[in-house]
Amino acid sequence: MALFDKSDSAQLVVLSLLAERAGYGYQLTKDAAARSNGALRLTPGVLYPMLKALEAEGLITSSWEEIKAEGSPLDETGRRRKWYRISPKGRKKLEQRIAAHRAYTALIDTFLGARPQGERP
Amino acid sequence: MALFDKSDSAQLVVLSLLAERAGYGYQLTKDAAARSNGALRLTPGVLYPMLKALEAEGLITSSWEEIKAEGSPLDETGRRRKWYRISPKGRKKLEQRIAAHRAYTALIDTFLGARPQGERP
DNA sequence: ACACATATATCGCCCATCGATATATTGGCC
DNA sequence: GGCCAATATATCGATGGGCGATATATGTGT
Repeated sequence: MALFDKSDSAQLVVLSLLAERAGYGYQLTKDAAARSNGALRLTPGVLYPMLKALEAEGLITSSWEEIKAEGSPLDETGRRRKWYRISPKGRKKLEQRIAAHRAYTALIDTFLGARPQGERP
Repeated sequence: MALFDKSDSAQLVVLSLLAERAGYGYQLTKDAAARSNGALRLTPGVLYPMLKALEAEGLITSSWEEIKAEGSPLDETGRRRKWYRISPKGRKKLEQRIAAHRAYTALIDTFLGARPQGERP
């Protein structure tokens, strides 16, 4: 609602996940879903444009890496995955974003916190 | 992001304010700003369409009332204010919205909470 | 052979947000 | 009197971005 700062939750989640460990797109969609019992649906249409934007901002970096078959380390399938890593700049930004997010939810809570306790004007 | 449910903060704030006491538009913009040190800017372009929508949903009701001059109760200026009151349905909805909002922020926090093993707050 | 899962990526429709704008009255100030 | 800010409510349309639909390619299971 831009009253304050959207502090975009989707980005927050992705940066947080990447702050824990490097990951690739498809994995992130699964992780987000799994860790939220399906509540957080990070769809391709949302995720990939976002990763692109985050990289353009220098908050994350990417690199293609081979997928090696389970049992046979020599088996190069030629398939690749694009791994994403958070950058130092990204970590700093994440801290800021988290702080902004907490400030924002705290602010909203000050309005919710003043609960009614029956009254009629 | 619609990952989950936006649980629109602006509506949350307005419904909460009206749950405390009845109010009129201009007052709500001032209240929101005052109670947030200017952080929450509930502009006319945001507020009035929202009040209209809330009323259409039956969550609030409205009524025009005369503005009486301070010292002279007989002084009818002819000016009017539109007062808004939350409806029972609105209160119910507010409760639901608050619950949804708390669930949502809690969910986001599970991602933020899993901070990289290390630093202590 | 077929369906589904893995994996990445783009495009553009839809529509909600909100800045700009309009209108009217009152109060203060010089 | 003249002017500007504050009070008070309201509409509208462009801007932009979220995300569903879609495309592409390989792997795996039956």
